Parts: sequence; C-alpha cells; structure tokens
Amino acid sequence: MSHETNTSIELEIALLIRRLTSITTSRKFGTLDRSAYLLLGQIESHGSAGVKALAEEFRLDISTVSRQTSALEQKGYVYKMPDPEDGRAYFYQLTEEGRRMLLETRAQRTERIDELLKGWTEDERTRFGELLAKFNRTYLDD
Amino acid sequence: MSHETNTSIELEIALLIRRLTSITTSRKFGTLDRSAYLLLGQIESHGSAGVKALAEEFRLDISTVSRQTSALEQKGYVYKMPDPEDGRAYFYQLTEEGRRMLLETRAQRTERIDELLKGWTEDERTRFGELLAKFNRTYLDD
DNA sequence: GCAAAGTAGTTGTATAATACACTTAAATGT
DNA sequence: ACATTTAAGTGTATTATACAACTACTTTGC
Repeated sequence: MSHETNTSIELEIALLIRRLTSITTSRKFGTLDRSAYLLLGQIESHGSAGVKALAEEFRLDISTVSRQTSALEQKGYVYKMPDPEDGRAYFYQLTEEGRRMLLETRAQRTERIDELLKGWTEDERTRFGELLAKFNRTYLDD
Repeated sequence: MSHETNTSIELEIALLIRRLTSITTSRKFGTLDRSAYLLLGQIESHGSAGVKALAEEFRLDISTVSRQTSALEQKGYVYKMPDPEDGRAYFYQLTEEGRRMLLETRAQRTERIDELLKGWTEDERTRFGELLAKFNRTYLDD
C-alpha cells in the first residue's frame, strides 16, 4: 500500500481535527455542544443507557460521561431511572425537551454542512459520507 | 442535493472528532502533541512565520499560538528571530531538533494510519485522502 | 451464607487547549 | 506629532478530559 497516500491522510486528519474544533467551537454549529449532541443522539438511537455503556461507546472515561450526563439532567434533557435489576446502575432517557433540542441541533448542524458542501457534487458527498462512516467504524484494539 | 446524505455526513463528523480526539489523546499517536505537530509542519512547509500568521492559518487566537510557540521554543524545537522590518514582530524557525521531532512524529503518525487503514483498498485510501483535503480547503466565510 | 473481589456511578483534583480582555511597544496615517 | 492600529505577550476563565479515591451494591468462591 502507498505510504505517500497514508502520509497525506495523516496530515489531512491532523488539519481536520483542528478545523472541526474551530468550526464547532464557534458555537454557531448548533445549540447543543458536541458531547451533549452525541450523548442525546446515542440515547435516541440505541435506547436508554447507563453511564458505563455511554462511556464505552464514545471511548471516554466514566467520570467524564458522569459529569456530562449530570449536566444534561440539570438542563432537563434527560432523566435518570434506577435499573430495577442492579441497585448501582441507572438508565438515562430523553425528555421531550431533550428530544426537541436534539432535533433542533441536528437540523442546525446539517444546515451548516449543506452550506459547507454546496459546491460539491452529489457523488463526492455520498462517497465522503461513506468513507467517513467506514473510518469511524475501523477499529484498532489499542 | 440530498439532505439525508448531509445529515449522515454531519453525524459522522461529530463521531469522527470524538474518535480522533480519543486516538490522538492516547499519546501513542506520535511524540509531539497535535498543536506542536501542526505548527512545526506549517513552519517546515511554508517557511518561518510569526504568531499572527500561524494563528490565522489554524484559526486560533493569537494568545493560544503565542503560548504554544513559547512552549516549542522552551523545548528547543524552534527559535525566534526578530523581524528586521518590524520591531514588534518575530519569525519562528525550526531548529535541527525541531525538524527531527517533526519527522519522527510524522513517521509515527503515518504508521498508525497504516495500521488503521490496512483493510482498505488503495482506491478507498486515495479517495479518502482527496476528499479530506477537499473538505479541509472548503471554506465558509463565517 | 458470608467474606473477598469486582463493578456502576460520583466526586476530588489535575492538565491541556482554548478564548477573551488587557497591556506593551512599535508602526502608520492624517 | 499625536491618535490609531497592530504584533505579541500575559492574566484569567472555561471546557473537555483523565486518573484516583470513595460509596454503595453485586457476584463469586469456598
């Protein structure tokens, strides 16, 4: 396999993360911050979950997710139900407000992508989406 | 243009930034941290530059870059030359050690990409590199 | 069936990356 | 020549994160 291709990908990835941080920090990129957006999206698509499952999904420390979910609960976007089978555990579920915020943010973020990619062909956008998805699901047991 | 495609790209980008943060934080991703790596790379490829130019390139606040370059200077990876035409300004240049670290980190990071993408076809990797480059250069005057 | 080990979650503390507001010194414009 | 602008640096705050210690519960091994 071509080493130059991978050197180029490596550089573009370093730039991408800088660029995405900059775009998403400017806070015009949706009402919810990134962690909140991902957590609510995960709960929406995979059903209610505890801190541990969420932390594993996003490869974050449990303590980090614990604080993030607390913040979401504080804001009324999720609520916490004790796990009937395990007295230590909880499930977080979306509130109506949480679902509303999720959809609103998703719409705002998609609109931003629309603007960014307006000069791209349909084929480029489709391919980009596919390759990003493939990359995100390419795991390495580290 | 397809809205679903963009919704999907939007989600994958949110996931990607989380995933990249996780990969690059584990610190097995090269000796230099991301900001140092990008700054040294920029100075290498575009020649010596001042804080302002670097901040613009990476869309960071000048204060942020000022601290980052100070840290690089501290570690002996760059040195600072006064701009002969402007008594307020400086140019940062790579030291030999800085260049060495840059190349070493680039090699380490590329190797990591090699591992991650080892199941991909040559065509997929080429296309991914191209689309990432295109995305990174797709600007929006925000 | 109980003690030891393990586990889910929380909280304390530390660090890194960032922005914004302010300061300083030099350059530029009128 | 004085006011305005600009390059860089510094003070301070915020956010996202990890690791370590702790609490309360569960599971396991004898």
